[in-house]
Amino acid sequence: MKKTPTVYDVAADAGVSIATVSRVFRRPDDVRASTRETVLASVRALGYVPSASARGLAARRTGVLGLFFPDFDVVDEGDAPSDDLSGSASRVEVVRDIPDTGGAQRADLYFDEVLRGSELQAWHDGFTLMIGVGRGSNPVEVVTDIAGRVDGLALLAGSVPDSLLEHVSRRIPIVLIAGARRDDDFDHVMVANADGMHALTRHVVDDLGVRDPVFVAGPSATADDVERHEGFRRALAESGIDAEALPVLHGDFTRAGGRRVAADLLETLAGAAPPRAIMCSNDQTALGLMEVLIAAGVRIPLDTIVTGFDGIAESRMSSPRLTTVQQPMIALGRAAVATMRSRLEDPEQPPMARRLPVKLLLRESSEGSA
Amino acid sequence: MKKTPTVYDVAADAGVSIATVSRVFRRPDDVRASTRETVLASVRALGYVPSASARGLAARRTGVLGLFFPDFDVVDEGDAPSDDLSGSASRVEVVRDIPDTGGAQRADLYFDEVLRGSELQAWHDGFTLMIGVGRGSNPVEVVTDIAGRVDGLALLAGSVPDSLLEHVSRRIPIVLIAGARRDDDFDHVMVANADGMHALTRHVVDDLGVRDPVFVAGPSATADDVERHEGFRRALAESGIDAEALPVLHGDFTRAGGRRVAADLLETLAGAAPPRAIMCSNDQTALGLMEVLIAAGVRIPLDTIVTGFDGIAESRMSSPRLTTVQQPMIALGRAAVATMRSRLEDPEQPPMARRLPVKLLLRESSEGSA
DNA sequence: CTGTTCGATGTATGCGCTTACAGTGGAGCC
DNA sequence: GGCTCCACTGTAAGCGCATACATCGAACAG
Repeated sequence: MKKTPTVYDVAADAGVSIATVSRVFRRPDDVRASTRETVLASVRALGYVPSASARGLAARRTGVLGLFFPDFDVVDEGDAPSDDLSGSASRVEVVRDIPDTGGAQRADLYFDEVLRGSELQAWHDGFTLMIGVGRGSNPVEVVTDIAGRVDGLALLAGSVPDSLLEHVSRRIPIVLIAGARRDDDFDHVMVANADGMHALTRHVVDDLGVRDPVFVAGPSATADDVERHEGFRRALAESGIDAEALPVLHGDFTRAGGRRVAADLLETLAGAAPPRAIMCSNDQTALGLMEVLIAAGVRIPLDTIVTGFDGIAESRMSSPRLTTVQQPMIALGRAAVATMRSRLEDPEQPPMARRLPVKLLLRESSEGSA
Repeated sequence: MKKTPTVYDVAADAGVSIATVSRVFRRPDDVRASTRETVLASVRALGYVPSASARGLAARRTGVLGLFFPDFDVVDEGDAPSDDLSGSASRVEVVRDIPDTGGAQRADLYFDEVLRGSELQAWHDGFTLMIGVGRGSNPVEVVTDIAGRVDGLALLAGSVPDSLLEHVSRRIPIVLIAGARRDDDFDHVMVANADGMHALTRHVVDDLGVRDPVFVAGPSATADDVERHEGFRRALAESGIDAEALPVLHGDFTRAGGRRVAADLLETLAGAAPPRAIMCSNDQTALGLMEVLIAAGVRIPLDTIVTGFDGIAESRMSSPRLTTVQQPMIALGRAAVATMRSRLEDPEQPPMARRLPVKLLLRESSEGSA
């Protein structure tokens, strides 16, 4: 590995100017076919690979889009960093593996899906994707680092302080994922939280005839929760029910939180009949809650109907399977990238806010399986 | 968004030279504390974010490592690319979702894990990771593109033509994942395929007393399959069994391939008793095979023992759960990144080949559940 | 008080590429 | 034959930053 070849080397080898070498890659049609072949031959002979740094600097765009997610499962899995690169260990450990009780270890299915959508769209639009995961404490470094490398950045709303957003937005366009549109100038992509919960509530009230569903809220600070709760209230109002008179429980969007809510509820009931329906602000909460209720002998949906929101994979694998509102996560990723592309093409257009439709999935936790 | 600020702007604003601004970021200790504060104040005021392109060009290193995987699930999920960014669609579709028969949609759990390990290690070593997925046809463009952006690149062995490897290796160090060490000069990280299959085979032969296990091979071109088969043969030889006399079936590492193998086998048997043990070269094959055998009334492990190799998540969720050899996928990712780091630190050291130990997971597909 | 040393900062150069702009020569035309 | 036009190629000027080297003072030893 002597010296990595550059345009100059290729130009010299092919007997042309560096401009021509550059054109062969950037605008092949502007170069005569025979010249192009000569240059490409030199490229192959020398093993030339264009430097993205130099190109990015000269062209003022990198062709990379960034995606930032806060970290969730930072668990290091007890797998120590590889520092020693010592030789081969060929001892085979034998383990009698017993069935575990399950429990999703990866809470980030949501991001996996969004990422997948982003990637598909990035490929479609000719971009490369750079993903950053908020490591532990301070997202500032990570985000700034990425911001210096990309042409545009999409982040989960609320994952970084506004000041940081303002800062990096001086350099590149920012797209916020899944946050409510506030009075900022950023572009947004989000889902129809309120409409989804509204439709689900209507189903529970009108079709299933429950006139006093209990709502389990999430962290009150999140836009997602606020919007869902609003959809819930709106649906009740339409049916002439006073939502304010109904009890509201408080989870935190985690499965553990759902368990806690259920435990508290059971304690409060002290043996009385449980509510006819419990509508949770997200799936994790609903799943944790179901776990505890079922363990306590509550029959779902016979005694109590339970619903969630998100449509994560686990919601399909519980028993009974969870009725929920499915977010279009892949579409969310696609929309985020498409929005960035659009913004890059026309930086002057007014802030965009795109809201994606959701889908109501009726399953056994809210009705008979047939 | 007027003009993105540069070092010059910051330098002017802070009343220092651009060298000082640069030092504030690169070598803060070389700058007097008071000067540093002045500069940082200007940085905040202007919203300055260093350009990675310029830095990469000047410093001749980008701080990014690349990871390339061939594509597996290119399925577009019927989810069309977002071209229109039109307004909000708030109609909620309602779907009566019936339980599906499952079937893993994502065959790339393997890569997810390796990716996770790579990311952990990259973070540990202060690198950013750029992942590339071989889209459809030609990996050449993707790989060259990435190669121009990173300081080092790790790829799944066999995923791209050797000529491409030679080409890009003129620019950056290459690490091959999971391929057999050939007579090349690349660095390698891999797992103890042969040892793992050897241990598993010994278990089947010695502990379970099966003296005529059937081997289901994978694509013959892959090093993984070759090594596993070799481990199988070695174990038999040690027990004085003539491996050559035993039948070998041929899968292709996919679940569908496993189903096909099973169907063919059942047809061949024409009602006769199935083999006492079927040892597959990977999990997907074993899972597909089990599906078909079970559907045909074969009791596993009572009539036939089935084993796999890889330890993918699905192997833990089948019934019966699959006895298999677990690859240290996270560790593989870590090792790949650690190897690149090491190579970058000392480009002159001889090629490295690191082989990671595997773990034998005994589960119900090879024995009673108690 | 002068020569030395060293920490802090400025000066100047170049990293490898893109891209306006300026040739350059041949074909087509009057 | 001279002129225009066009397709192609070369010239040259940065892009924003890192860094070797020069410079400048002040602290310090003699």
